[in-house]
Amino acid sequence: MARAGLTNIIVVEAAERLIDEPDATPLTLAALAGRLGVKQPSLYKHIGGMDDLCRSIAVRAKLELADVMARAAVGKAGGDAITSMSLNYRKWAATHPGRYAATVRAPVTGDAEDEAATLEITKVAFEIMSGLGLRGDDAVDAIRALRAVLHGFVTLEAQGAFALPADIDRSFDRLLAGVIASLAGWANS
Amino acid sequence: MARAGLTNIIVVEAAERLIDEPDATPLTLAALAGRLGVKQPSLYKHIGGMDDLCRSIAVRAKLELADVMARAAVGKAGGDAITSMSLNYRKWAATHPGRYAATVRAPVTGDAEDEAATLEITKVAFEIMSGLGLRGDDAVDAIRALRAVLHGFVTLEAQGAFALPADIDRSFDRLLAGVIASLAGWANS
DNA sequence: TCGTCTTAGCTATTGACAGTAGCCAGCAGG
DNA sequence: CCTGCTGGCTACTGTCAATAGCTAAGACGA
Repeated sequence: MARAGLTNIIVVEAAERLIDEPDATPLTLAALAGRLGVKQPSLYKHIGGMDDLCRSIAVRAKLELADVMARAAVGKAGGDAITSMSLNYRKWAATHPGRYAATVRAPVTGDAEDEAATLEITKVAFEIMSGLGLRGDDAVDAIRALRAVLHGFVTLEAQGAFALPADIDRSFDRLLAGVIASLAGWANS
Repeated sequence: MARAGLTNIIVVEAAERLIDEPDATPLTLAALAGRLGVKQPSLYKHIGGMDDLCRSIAVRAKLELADVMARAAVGKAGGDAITSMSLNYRKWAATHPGRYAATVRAPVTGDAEDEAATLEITKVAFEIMSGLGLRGDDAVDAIRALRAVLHGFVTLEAQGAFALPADIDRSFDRLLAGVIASLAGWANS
Protein backbone atom coordinates (compact mmCIF):
# COMPACT_ATOMS: atom_id res chain seq x y z
CA MET A 1 0.00 0.00 0.00
CA ALA A 2 1.45 3.33 -1.08
CA ARG A 3 2.10 5.58 1.86
CA ALA A 4 0.02 8.69 2.25
CA GLY A 5 3.03 10.73 3.33
CA LEU A 6 1.35 12.50 6.21
CA THR A 7 3.06 14.73 8.74
CA ASN A 8 1.83 16.48 11.84
CA ILE A 9 1.39 19.76 10.02
CA ILE A 10 -0.51 18.18 7.13
CA VAL A 11 -2.95 16.58 9.54
CA VAL A 12 -3.41 19.76 11.56
CA GLU A 13 -3.99 21.86 8.46
CA ALA A 14 -6.50 19.37 7.09
CA ALA A 15 -8.35 19.55 10.40
CA GLU A 16 -8.35 23.34 10.21
CA ARG A 17 -9.86 23.22 6.75
CA LEU A 18 -12.44 20.73 7.95
CA ILE A 19 -13.66 22.79 10.90
CA ASP A 20 -13.82 25.93 8.79
CA GLU A 21 -16.14 24.42 6.23
CA PRO A 22 -19.55 26.07 6.08
CA ASP A 23 -21.70 23.07 7.07
CA ALA A 24 -19.64 22.71 10.25
CA THR A 25 -20.14 19.16 11.42
CA PRO A 26 -18.25 18.47 14.66
CA LEU A 27 -14.67 17.34 14.10
CA THR A 28 -14.09 13.59 14.27
CA LEU A 29 -10.87 11.74 13.67
CA ALA A 30 -12.66 9.33 11.37
CA ALA A 31 -13.81 12.17 9.11
CA LEU A 32 -10.37 13.74 9.18
CA ALA A 33 -8.69 10.43 8.34
CA GLY A 34 -11.16 9.87 5.52
CA ARG A 35 -10.34 13.29 4.12
CA LEU A 36 -6.67 12.37 4.16
CA GLY A 37 -7.25 8.97 2.54
CA VAL A 38 -6.20 7.08 5.62
CA LYS A 39 -7.78 5.06 8.43
CA GLN A 40 -8.49 6.68 11.76
CA PRO A 41 -5.81 4.92 13.88
CA SER A 42 -3.13 6.04 11.43
CA LEU A 43 -3.55 9.62 12.59
CA TYR A 44 -2.05 8.69 15.93
CA LYS A 45 1.32 8.39 14.22
CA HIS A 46 1.20 12.14 13.66
CA ILE A 47 -0.89 13.57 16.50
CA GLY A 48 -1.16 12.67 20.16
CA GLY A 49 -4.93 12.40 19.97
CA MET A 50 -7.97 14.62 19.78
CA ASP A 51 -6.88 16.87 22.65
CA ASP A 52 -3.46 17.35 21.14
CA LEU A 53 -4.96 18.13 17.75
CA CYS A 54 -7.33 20.71 19.20
CA ARG A 55 -4.48 22.26 21.13
CA SER A 56 -2.37 22.54 17.98
CA ILE A 57 -5.26 24.14 16.16
CA ALA A 58 -5.80 26.55 19.05
CA VAL A 59 -2.17 27.63 19.22
CA ARG A 60 -1.96 28.19 15.48
CA ALA A 61 -5.31 29.95 15.38
CA LYS A 62 -4.33 32.31 18.19
CA LEU A 63 -1.14 33.25 16.38
CA GLU A 64 -3.07 33.70 13.16
CA LEU A 65 -5.66 35.91 14.83
CA ALA A 66 -2.95 37.97 16.50
CA ASP A 67 -1.38 38.43 13.09
CA VAL A 68 -4.67 39.46 11.51
CA MET A 69 -5.19 41.99 14.28
CA ALA A 70 -1.67 43.37 14.08
CA ARG A 71 -1.65 43.72 10.30
CA ALA A 72 -5.00 45.49 10.37
CA ALA A 73 -3.61 48.09 12.74
CA VAL A 74 -0.38 48.76 10.86
CA GLY A 75 -0.01 52.44 10.09
CA LYS A 76 -3.14 53.39 11.97
CA ALA A 77 -3.55 55.05 15.32
CA GLY A 78 -6.17 55.47 18.01
CA GLY A 79 -9.74 54.83 17.00
CA ASP A 80 -8.79 54.09 13.40
CA ALA A 81 -6.56 51.24 14.53
CA ILE A 82 -9.32 49.78 16.67
CA THR A 83 -11.86 50.08 13.90
CA SER A 84 -9.64 48.42 11.34
CA MET A 85 -8.61 45.72 13.76
CA SER A 86 -12.21 45.02 14.71
CA LEU A 87 -13.45 44.81 11.14
CA ASN A 88 -10.72 42.34 10.27
CA TYR A 89 -11.30 40.40 13.48
CA ARG A 90 -14.95 39.98 12.57
CA LYS A 91 -14.16 39.09 8.97
CA TRP A 92 -11.59 36.48 9.95
CA ALA A 93 -13.94 34.96 12.51
CA ALA A 94 -16.69 34.75 9.90
CA THR A 95 -14.49 33.07 7.31
CA HIS A 96 -12.79 30.75 9.82
CA PRO A 97 -15.50 29.76 12.29
CA GLY A 98 -13.76 26.62 13.53
CA ARG A 99 -10.40 28.27 13.96
CA TYR A 100 -12.01 31.26 15.64
CA ALA A 101 -13.77 29.05 18.17
CA ALA A 102 -10.39 27.51 18.96
CA THR A 103 -8.90 30.90 19.79
CA VAL A 104 -11.25 31.31 22.72
CA ARG A 105 -10.07 28.21 24.56
CA ALA A 106 -7.98 29.26 27.57
CA PRO A 107 -4.57 27.54 27.61
CA VAL A 108 -3.95 24.69 30.01
CA THR A 109 -1.85 26.04 32.88
CA GLY A 110 1.77 25.22 32.22
CA ASP A 111 1.42 24.92 28.45
CA ALA A 112 4.07 27.48 27.55
CA GLU A 113 3.42 27.48 23.82
CA ASP A 114 -0.32 27.98 24.20
CA GLU A 115 0.21 30.62 26.83
CA ALA A 116 2.63 32.43 24.54
CA ALA A 117 0.15 32.37 21.66
CA THR A 118 -2.58 33.70 23.94
CA LEU A 119 -0.23 36.42 25.14
CA GLU A 120 0.45 37.38 21.53
CA ILE A 121 -3.16 38.48 21.12
CA THR A 122 -3.03 40.38 24.38
CA LYS A 123 0.16 42.13 23.34
CA VAL A 124 -1.34 43.33 20.08
CA ALA A 125 -4.38 44.54 21.98
CA PHE A 126 -2.21 46.43 24.47
CA GLU A 127 -0.30 48.12 21.67
CA ILE A 128 -3.48 49.22 20.00
CA MET A 129 -4.87 50.54 23.29
CA SER A 130 -1.71 52.48 23.98
CA GLY A 131 -2.51 54.40 20.81
CA LEU A 132 -5.60 55.64 22.62
CA GLY A 133 -3.50 56.73 25.56
CA LEU A 134 -4.65 53.83 27.71
CA ARG A 135 -2.19 52.24 30.15
CA GLY A 136 -2.26 49.80 33.05
CA ASP A 137 -5.67 48.92 34.45
CA ASP A 138 -7.35 51.27 32.01
CA ALA A 139 -5.86 49.30 29.15
CA VAL A 140 -6.90 46.01 30.75
CA ASP A 141 -10.45 47.25 31.13
CA ALA A 142 -10.42 48.46 27.55
CA ILE A 143 -9.08 45.18 26.20
CA ARG A 144 -11.68 43.21 28.11
CA ALA A 145 -14.40 45.54 26.88
CA LEU A 146 -13.39 45.38 23.24
CA ARG A 147 -12.82 41.66 23.38
CA ALA A 148 -16.21 41.07 24.98
CA VAL A 149 -17.87 43.20 22.32
CA LEU A 150 -16.11 41.51 19.42
CA HIS A 151 -16.40 38.00 20.77
CA GLY A 152 -20.02 38.44 21.72
CA PHE A 153 -21.02 39.93 18.41
CA VAL A 154 -19.09 37.45 16.33
CA THR A 155 -20.36 34.46 18.30
CA LEU A 156 -23.99 35.51 18.19
CA GLU A 157 -23.69 36.29 14.50
CA ALA A 158 -22.19 32.87 13.78
CA GLN A 159 -25.00 31.17 15.67
CA GLY A 160 -27.65 33.01 13.70
CA ALA A 161 -28.87 34.77 16.83
CA PHE A 162 -29.41 38.04 14.98
CA ALA A 163 -32.67 37.03 13.39
CA LEU A 164 -34.40 40.38 13.32
CA PRO A 165 -34.60 41.96 9.87
CA ALA A 166 -32.09 44.76 10.24
CA ASP A 167 -28.67 45.25 8.72
CA ILE A 168 -26.09 43.43 10.81
CA ASP A 169 -23.15 45.42 9.43
CA ARG A 170 -24.82 48.63 10.51
CA SER A 171 -25.41 47.25 14.00
CA PHE A 172 -21.77 46.28 14.22
CA ASP A 173 -20.50 49.62 13.02
CA ARG A 174 -22.65 51.53 15.46
CA LEU A 175 -21.65 49.33 18.37
CA LEU A 176 -18.00 49.67 17.46
CA ALA A 177 -18.19 53.43 17.13
CA GLY A 178 -19.87 53.67 20.51
CA VAL A 179 -17.31 51.50 22.24
CA ILE A 180 -14.40 53.37 20.72
CA ALA A 181 -15.89 56.66 21.85
CA SER A 182 -16.18 55.22 25.35
CA LEU A 183 -12.65 53.92 25.43
CA ALA A 184 -11.27 57.20 24.19
CA GLY A 185 -12.87 58.89 27.18
CA TRP A 186 -11.22 56.54 29.67
CA ALA A 187 -7.79 57.97 29.02
CA ASN A 188 -8.64 61.03 31.07
CA SER A 189 -10.37 59.31 33.97
CA MET B 1 -38.15 -3.39 41.67
CA ALA B 2 -39.63 -0.23 43.13
CA ARG B 3 -40.33 2.34 40.47
CA ALA B 4 -38.37 5.53 40.53
CA GLY B 5 -41.42 7.62 39.68
CA LEU B 6 -39.76 9.81 37.08
CA THR B 7 -41.54 12.30 34.86
CA ASN B 8 -40.34 14.50 32.04
CA ILE B 9 -40.01 17.51 34.27
CA ILE B 10 -38.08 15.63 36.94
CA VAL B 11 -35.58 14.43 34.35
CA VAL B 12 -35.21 17.88 32.78
CA GLU B 13 -34.73 19.58 36.13
CA ALA B 14 -32.14 17.02 37.17
CA ALA B 15 -30.29 17.68 33.92
CA GLU B 16 -30.41 21.41 34.59
CA ARG B 17 -28.91 20.91 38.02
CA LEU B 18 -26.25 18.66 36.53
CA ILE B 19 -25.09 21.12 33.87
CA ASP B 20 -25.03 23.98 36.35
CA GLU B 21 -22.66 22.23 38.73
CA PRO B 22 -19.31 23.96 39.09
CA ASP B 23 -17.05 21.19 37.74
CA ALA B 24 -19.07 21.18 34.53
CA THR B 25 -18.46 17.82 32.90
CA PRO B 26 -20.34 17.51 29.61
CA LEU B 27 -23.87 16.17 30.00
CA THR B 28 -24.32 12.46 29.37
CA LEU B 29 -27.48 10.44 29.69
CA ALA B 30 -25.61 7.81 31.69
CA ALA B 31 -24.57 10.38 34.30
CA LEU B 32 -28.06 11.83 34.40
CA ALA B 33 -29.62 8.39 34.81
CA GLY B 34 -27.15 7.56 37.57
CA ARG B 35 -28.09 10.73 39.38
CA LEU B 36 -31.74 9.69 39.19
CA GLY B 37 -31.02 6.14 40.38
CA VAL B 38 -32.01 4.62 37.08
CA LYS B 39 -30.33 3.02 34.05
CA GLN B 40 -29.68 5.09 30.95
CA PRO B 41 -32.30 3.53 28.61
CA SER B 42 -35.04 4.23 31.14
CA LEU B 43 -34.73 7.94 30.45
CA TYR B 44 -36.18 7.38 26.98
CA LYS B 45 -39.55 6.75 28.61
CA HIS B 46 -39.57 10.41 29.65
CA ILE B 47 -37.53 12.26 27.05
CA GLY B 48 -37.18 11.85 23.31
CA GLY B 49 -33.41 11.70 23.50
CA MET B 50 -30.46 14.00 23.98
CA ASP B 51 -31.63 16.55 21.42
CA ASP B 52 -35.07 16.72 22.95
CA LEU B 53 -33.60 17.10 26.43
CA CYS B 54 -31.32 19.93 25.32
CA ARG B 55 -34.21 21.63 23.61
CA SER B 56 -36.34 21.42 26.76
CA ILE B 57 -33.51 22.86 28.79
CA ALA B 58 -33.05 25.65 26.24
CA VAL B 59 -36.72 26.63 26.20
CA ARG B 60 -36.95 26.69 29.97
CA ALA B 61 -33.64 28.52 30.31
CA LYS B 62 -34.72 31.20 27.84
CA LEU B 63 -37.94 31.80 29.74
CA GLU B 64 -36.03 31.88 33.00
CA LEU B 65 -33.50 34.37 31.65
CA ALA B 66 -36.27 36.55 30.24
CA ASP B 67 -37.86 36.52 33.68
CA VAL B 68 -34.60 37.42 35.39
CA MET B 69 -34.15 40.32 32.98
CA ALA B 70 -37.72 41.55 33.34
CA ARG B 71 -37.74 41.40 37.13
CA ALA B 72 -34.45 43.26 37.31
CA ALA B 73 -35.93 46.12 35.31
CA VAL B 74 -39.17 46.44 37.24
CA GLY B 75 -39.67 49.96 38.50
CA LYS B 76 -36.56 51.24 36.77
CA ALA B 77 -36.19 53.34 33.67
CA GLY B 78 -33.61 54.19 31.05
CA GLY B 79 -30.01 53.53 31.98
CA ASP B 80 -30.93 52.30 35.45
CA ALA B 81 -33.07 49.57 33.96
CA ILE B 82 -30.28 48.48 31.65
CA THR B 83 -27.74 48.48 34.44
CA SER B 84 -29.91 46.45 36.75
CA MET B 85 -30.87 44.06 34.00
CA SER B 86 -27.24 43.60 32.98
CA LEU B 87 -26.00 42.97 36.49
CA ASN B 88 -28.65 40.34 37.02
CA TYR B 89 -27.99 38.82 33.58
CA ARG B 90 -24.34 38.41 34.45
CA LYS B 91 -25.10 37.05 37.89
CA TRP B 92 -27.59 34.50 36.58
CA ALA B 93 -25.20 33.41 33.85
CA ALA B 94 -22.43 32.93 36.41
CA THR B 95 -24.59 30.87 38.75
CA HIS B 96 -26.23 28.84 35.96
CA PRO B 97 -23.49 28.26 33.39
CA GLY B 98 -25.12 25.26 31.75
CA ARG B 99 -28.52 26.85 31.52
CA TYR B 100 -26.99 30.08 30.27
CA ALA B 101 -25.17 28.28 27.48
CA ALA B 102 -28.48 26.73 26.48
CA THR B 103 -30.09 30.15 26.08
CA VAL B 104 -27.75 31.01 23.23
CA ARG B 105 -28.83 28.13 20.99
CA ALA B 106 -30.96 29.49 18.16
CA PRO B 107 -34.31 27.70 17.88
CA VAL B 108 -34.84 25.16 15.11
CA THR B 109 -36.96 26.81 12.44
CA GLY B 110 -40.56 25.79 12.98
CA ASP B 111 -40.21 25.01 16.67
CA ALA B 112 -42.93 27.34 17.89
CA GLU B 113 -42.30 26.88 21.59
CA ASP B 114 -38.58 27.55 21.31
CA GLU B 115 -39.19 30.51 19.03
CA ALA B 116 -41.67 31.91 21.53
CA ALA B 117 -39.19 31.56 24.38
CA THR B 118 -36.51 33.27 22.31
CA LEU B 119 -38.92 36.05 21.47
CA GLU B 120 -39.65 36.50 25.16
CA ILE B 121 -36.07 37.66 25.74
CA THR B 122 -36.27 39.96 22.75
CA LYS B 123 -39.52 41.46 24.01
CA VAL B 124 -38.05 42.28 27.39
CA ALA B 125 -35.05 43.82 25.67
CA PHE B 126 -37.28 45.95 23.44
CA GLU B 127 -39.24 47.19 26.44
CA ILE B 128 -36.08 48.17 28.25
CA MET B 129 -34.75 49.94 25.16
CA SER B 130 -37.97 51.86 24.72
CA GLY B 131 -37.23 53.39 28.12
CA LEU B 132 -34.17 54.94 26.48
CA GLY B 133 -36.32 56.33 23.71
CA LEU B 134 -35.06 53.76 21.20
CA ARG B 135 -37.48 52.43 18.58
CA GLY B 136 -37.33 50.41 15.37
CA ASP B 137 -33.91 49.83 13.89
CA ASP B 138 -32.30 51.89 16.62
CA ALA B 139 -33.74 49.51 19.18
CA VAL B 140 -32.59 46.50 17.17
CA ASP B 141 -29.07 47.89 16.98
CA ALA B 142 -29.15 48.63 20.69
CA ILE B 143 -30.37 45.15 21.59
CA ARG B 144 -27.72 43.55 19.45
CA ALA B 145 -25.08 45.77 20.99
CA LEU B 146 -26.08 45.10 24.56
CA ARG B 147 -26.52 41.41 23.94
CA ALA B 148 -23.13 41.14 22.29
CA VAL B 149 -21.53 42.95 25.21
CA LEU B 150 -23.24 40.86 27.86
CA HIS B 151 -22.83 37.56 26.06
CA GLY B 152 -19.22 38.22 25.19
CA PHE B 153 -18.26 39.30 28.67
CA VAL B 154 -20.12 36.51 30.41
CA THR B 155 -18.76 33.85 28.06
CA LEU B 156 -15.17 34.99 28.30
CA GLU B 157 -15.47 35.28 32.07
CA ALA B 158 -16.88 31.75 32.33
CA GLN B 159 -14.01 30.40 30.24
CA GLY B 160 -11.42 32.06 32.42
CA ALA B 161 -10.27 34.23 29.56
CA PHE B 162 -9.83 37.26 31.82
CA ALA B 163 -6.53 36.15 33.27
CA LEU B 164 -4.89 39.50 33.77
CA PRO B 165 -4.72 40.64 37.39
CA ALA B 166 -7.33 43.37 37.40
CA ASP B 167 -10.77 43.55 38.97
CA ILE B 168 -13.30 41.94 36.65
CA ASP B 169 -16.29 43.62 38.27
CA ARG B 170 -14.72 46.99 37.62
CA SER B 171 -14.10 46.10 33.98
CA PHE B 172 -17.72 45.05 33.63
CA ASP B 173 -19.08 48.18 35.27
CA ARG B 174 -16.98 50.46 33.08
CA LEU B 175 -17.95 48.63 29.92
CA LEU B 176 -21.59 48.73 30.87
CA ALA B 177 -21.51 52.43 31.68
CA GLY B 178 -19.83 53.14 28.36
CA VAL B 179 -22.34 51.14 26.37
CA ILE B 180 -25.31 52.72 28.11
CA ALA B 181 -23.93 56.16 27.42
CA SER B 182 -23.58 55.21 23.75
CA LEU B 183 -27.09 53.81 23.49
CA ALA B 184 -28.55 56.87 25.16
CA GLY B 185 -27.01 58.98 22.41
CA TRP B 186 -28.59 56.90 19.64
CA ALA B 187 -32.06 58.15 20.45
CA ASN B 188 -31.28 61.48 18.81
CA SER B 189 -29.53 60.16 15.74
C1' DT C 1 22.36 -4.73 -5.23
C1' DC C 2 21.32 -6.51 -0.92
C1' DG C 3 20.32 -6.51 4.14
C1' DT C 4 18.66 -4.12 8.00
C1' DC C 5 16.14 -0.91 10.70
C1' DT C 6 12.68 2.53 11.34
C1' DT C 7 8.13 3.63 11.04
C1' DA C 8 3.67 4.76 8.51
C1' DG C 9 -0.26 2.67 7.87
C1' DC C 10 -3.06 -1.33 8.72
C1' DT C 11 -6.53 -4.68 11.36
C1' DA C 12 -8.50 -5.83 15.60
C1' DT C 13 -10.02 -4.55 19.92
C1' DT C 14 -11.64 -1.85 24.12
C1' DG C 15 -14.57 1.28 26.42
C1' DA C 16 -17.73 5.36 26.52
C1' DC C 17 -21.55 7.12 24.45
C1' DA C 18 -26.62 7.62 22.15
C1' DG C 19 -30.16 5.13 20.82
C1' DT C 20 -33.41 0.81 19.87
C1' DA C 21 -35.82 -3.71 20.72
C1' DG C 22 -38.11 -6.36 23.47
C1' DC C 23 -39.10 -8.33 28.16
C1' DC C 24 -41.35 -8.10 32.64
C1' DA C 25 -43.25 -6.42 36.80
C1' DG C 26 -45.64 -2.58 39.29
C1' DC C 27 -49.83 -0.66 39.45
C1' DA C 28 -54.50 1.20 38.21
C1' DG C 29 -59.26 0.42 36.83
C1' DG C 30 -62.79 -2.64 36.12
C1' DC D 1 -59.01 -11.06 40.83
C1' DC D 2 -57.57 -9.99 36.39
C1' DT D 3 -56.43 -7.33 32.59
C1' DG D 4 -54.04 -3.56 30.28
C1' DC D 5 -50.75 0.03 30.45
C1' DT D 6 -46.33 1.48 31.08
C1' DG D 7 -41.90 2.40 33.63
C1' DG D 8 -37.86 0.32 34.27
C1' DC D 9 -34.91 -3.43 32.91
C1' DT D 10 -31.31 -6.34 29.94
C1' DA D 11 -29.29 -6.89 25.64
C1' DC D 12 -28.02 -5.07 21.57
C1' DT D 13 -26.23 -1.78 17.53
C1' DG D 14 -23.44 1.83 15.68
C1' DT D 15 -20.20 5.67 16.32
C1' DC D 16 -16.63 7.64 18.52
C1' DA D 17 -11.56 8.01 20.66
C1' DA D 18 -7.94 5.38 21.79
C1' DT D 19 -4.53 1.26 22.21
C1' DA D 20 -1.95 -3.02 20.80
C1' DG D 21 0.42 -5.28 17.71
C1' DC D 22 1.45 -6.57 12.79
C1' DT D 23 3.45 -5.67 8.19
C1' DA D 24 5.41 -3.64 4.51
C1' DA D 25 7.38 0.79 2.55
C1' DG D 26 11.31 3.05 2.18
C1' DA D 27 15.79 5.03 3.78
C1' DC D 28 20.49 4.03 4.56
C1' DG D 29 24.93 1.64 4.84
C1' DA D 30 27.96 -2.12 3.26
